[in-house]
Amino acid sequence: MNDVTTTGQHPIIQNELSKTYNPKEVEAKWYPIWKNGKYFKPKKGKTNKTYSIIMPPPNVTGKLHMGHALDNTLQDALIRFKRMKGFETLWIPGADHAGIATQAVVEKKIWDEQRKTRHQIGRKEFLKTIWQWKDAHQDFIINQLEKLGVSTDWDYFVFTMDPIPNEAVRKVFVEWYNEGLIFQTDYIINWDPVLQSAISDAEVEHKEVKGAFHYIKYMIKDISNDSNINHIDHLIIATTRPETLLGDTAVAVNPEDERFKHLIGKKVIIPIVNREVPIIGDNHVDISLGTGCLKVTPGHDFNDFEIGKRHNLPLVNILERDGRLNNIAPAYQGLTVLDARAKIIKELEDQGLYFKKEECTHQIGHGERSGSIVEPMVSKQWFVNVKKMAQDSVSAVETDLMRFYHKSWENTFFAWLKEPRDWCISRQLWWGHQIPVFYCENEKCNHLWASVNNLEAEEEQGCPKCKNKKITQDPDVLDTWFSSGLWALSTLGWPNEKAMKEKSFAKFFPTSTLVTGFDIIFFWVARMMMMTLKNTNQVPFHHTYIHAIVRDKHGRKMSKSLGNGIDPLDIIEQYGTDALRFTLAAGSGYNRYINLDPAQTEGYRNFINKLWNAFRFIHPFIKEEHAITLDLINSNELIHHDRWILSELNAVIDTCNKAIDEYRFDDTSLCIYSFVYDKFCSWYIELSKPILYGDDLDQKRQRISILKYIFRNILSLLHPITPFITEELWENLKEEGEDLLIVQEYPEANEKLNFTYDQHNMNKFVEIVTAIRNLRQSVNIKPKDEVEIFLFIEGNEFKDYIEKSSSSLNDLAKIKKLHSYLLNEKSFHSNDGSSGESNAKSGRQNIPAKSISIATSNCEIYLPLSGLIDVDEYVNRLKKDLIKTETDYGKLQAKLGNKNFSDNAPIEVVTEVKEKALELGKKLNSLKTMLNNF
RNA sequence: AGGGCCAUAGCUCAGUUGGUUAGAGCGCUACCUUGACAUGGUAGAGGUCGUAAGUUCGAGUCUUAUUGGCCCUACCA
Repeated sequence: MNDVTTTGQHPIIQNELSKTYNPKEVEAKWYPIWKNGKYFKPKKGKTNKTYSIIMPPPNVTGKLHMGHALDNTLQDALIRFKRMKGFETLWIPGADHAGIATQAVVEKKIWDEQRKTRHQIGRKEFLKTIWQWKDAHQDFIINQLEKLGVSTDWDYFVFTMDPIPNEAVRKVFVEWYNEGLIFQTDYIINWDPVLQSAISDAEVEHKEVKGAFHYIKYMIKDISNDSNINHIDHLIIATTRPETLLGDTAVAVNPEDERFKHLIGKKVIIPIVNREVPIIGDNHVDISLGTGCLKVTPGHDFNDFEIGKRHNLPLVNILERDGRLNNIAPAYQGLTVLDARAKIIKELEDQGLYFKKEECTHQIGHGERSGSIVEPMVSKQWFVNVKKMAQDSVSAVETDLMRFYHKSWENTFFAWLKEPRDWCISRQLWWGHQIPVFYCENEKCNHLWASVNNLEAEEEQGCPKCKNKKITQDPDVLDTWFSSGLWALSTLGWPNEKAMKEKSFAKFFPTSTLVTGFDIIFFWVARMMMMTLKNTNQVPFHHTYIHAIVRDKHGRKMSKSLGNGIDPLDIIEQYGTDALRFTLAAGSGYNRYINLDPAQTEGYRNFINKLWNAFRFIHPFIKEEHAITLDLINSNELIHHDRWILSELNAVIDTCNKAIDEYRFDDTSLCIYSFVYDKFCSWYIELSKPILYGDDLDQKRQRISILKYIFRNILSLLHPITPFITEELWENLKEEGEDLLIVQEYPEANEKLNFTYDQHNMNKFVEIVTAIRNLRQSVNIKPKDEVEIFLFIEGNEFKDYIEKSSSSLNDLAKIKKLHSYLLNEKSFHSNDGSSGESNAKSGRQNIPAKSISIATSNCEIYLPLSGLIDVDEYVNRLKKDLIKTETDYGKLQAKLGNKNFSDNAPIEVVTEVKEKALELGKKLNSLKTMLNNF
């Protein structure tokens, strides 16, 4: 014990901590310590259970955007939480080759630098360039992820075109090909003329576009020879795409249509190309729509393709791969679709075959990536029949083998899978997994087969049928989602047994949780589900947490064209990673969107700073005095404030544990937030000051111990969300020999630490302090000026409590002299609270003559006034409070008076309402008394 | 056209199976530099829950209709 403390004077403590928290230094410091210290690697924990997540692999050449920041913050929070809970955790990072996107970027780069297309450069050289580009950029995205603090095991890093995923892709393709699930067929697909590739249905966006119906005359052949009752010699057909008439191979009418059914079997002459095509009857034609006649272009329309199949119509292709017209009609060759359309209309007008035009708006498919109008075209493509896999995926979710959070997302999942279509998996790109199908070049053989081997090996072996050595491989590559669909397997080494063993496949598969956005439920979640179930009969993961999509603060999509994108790295630069992570976590529950406003992050940065300063406050005391070990549950030393804060902490611990397990990151974050601000800083620290600055050393040591205990718990609770500052502060609070916070145990609630009596009293105490402050402000008493206060307290027990707390009360409400009296309960039941008799009983004869007052549900408070003060504002407040209380009281009384209510409502509810009504009744009486006194 | 979602304070959102006086953050107003913190403190103003009807003792919560917004699927020749 030193002299300075015993005199009650606080020694001047050298304060080495800055007044505001500096995230940059701290963040830069901790990531390497965790990473190099192997803290991210799986380690057996106390539960003996595992917890694993596969990271949705970002595009290898991409840049971290807000979606990544959100996705990875939440995954990291889960991983850190489970790690602290004693699970053996594994978070697998990776990167995606992102076929179309990456190829497009590199193609553009080559064009900008060399004015060469990929075809001019050649496939081999082009791929070499992309690989170089990939190698140069991979670290970029990894570094950005590290800035976020992701605790992934980097040794597990996988790129989608690494050997193991390649092996998985080939194995699956070959197996499914041999099973007949993968097949090649002529099919009408969405052709993106800019990408010059087929794209899947899901990659097509329908947008409303202005267009026109063009009504065109198709002359009927040899009509004169017919005894035609209606004397029809032509059909008028409406179309939005006149240029496709070059590819017409029939005209269809509904077989029930009285106007036209007699014409079925006759022929019409297509204008311009003068081709004769049949008139056919097909139910697809809607009698009431358009003119009731439909031109059939099986090569360039999805419905017409189906009609063509039904009627065995020939296919005529009119387009080149670049979307320009081919040589079907030499006069139009090389024209764009739009130019050809204009020219055809002109020509039809000249020939008198153009009937009329009608403006309209209609939906046109656009390529999601290129933005260009998609042309339906027929070509040979590879497909997967997913029917069975889709059904199995649906039942896996229906039987809860995999559960969506929130459950309503399963509707989206089902919407796709309950009516599955064949999945077009070939893409006319170069960057990706080349389709492992080989063709024998011997014209007499023409055999094709699938093999897991590469071209060189196949050439060596020769064609399996004719042994010819001249072999080519299918030039197309697989849809990126084909390899992504195998991600849950290939990241853990599947199907290579050696790799599976090294990566502990058996231990970590199936994975625990998938965290992703709703926009890829079909693209990715469904495909992983289908492909994993098919290959292993197991689900890829047990939970899918669908997080929100980040928007700007007005709810608009972040986009380049709007220029409203928020760069996570800018936010980190400005406010720190922890503040960004807290913002994202606090905005993540089961919501669809997060409308991100940097002002919010600023608010959470302030919270982080608050934590820092709370620490700055308690730290010197902890350094000065050794904390003592306390038996929290059995200690007689605890005072009511300690029991109160311990109970509150306990409640927060309970909420946090439950909320994270249910992916309610918002609840978790906000309950710690309010605990730190509204309980710990505003009250417990304030209440502790007199003790810490006082000279009762035992009391002081005890208080320091509890402050430390609470603060350590706060750090643990916050660590999954704000890892950096918590680790930094832990460094200063941990005991000798304790490891880093990242591997400490997450707090667990303890029922024995719930002291409801103390919570109850503390709440009332807070109510009284607030009421006195309110009174003071209503008459503009300066914060520093101390006042005299008269309290009339309900019940001896509570009166004792308040009297014991009087020094705290005086301190917090700046009271120089406190008078307390018992408020006789009987007076509450008197209708006239102001009667002399009740006043005597309730001690009200002691009410200061000239005073203002306020009531809480358990206490009447009087503040005597000296001098002339305008009390209007105060009286108004009192009246307002009275009106509000009367209204509420009236409502409760009406409810209680309603026999139906007391008969039907649960007893707890009735009791609660009764208690509340009683409290309000007391307050009402007090308010009336006070107003009468004026 | 079919299906789904949403509508709560100026803004962004919570609000569990219907049950006390509908909450939070930001913003706003007034006062205050007090020895953790002005990235602070204290107090306060502000919603009757899009609209209408219904079920119920009781509706922000359930039903129906309606208005407005969003999304998805299909597609209009």
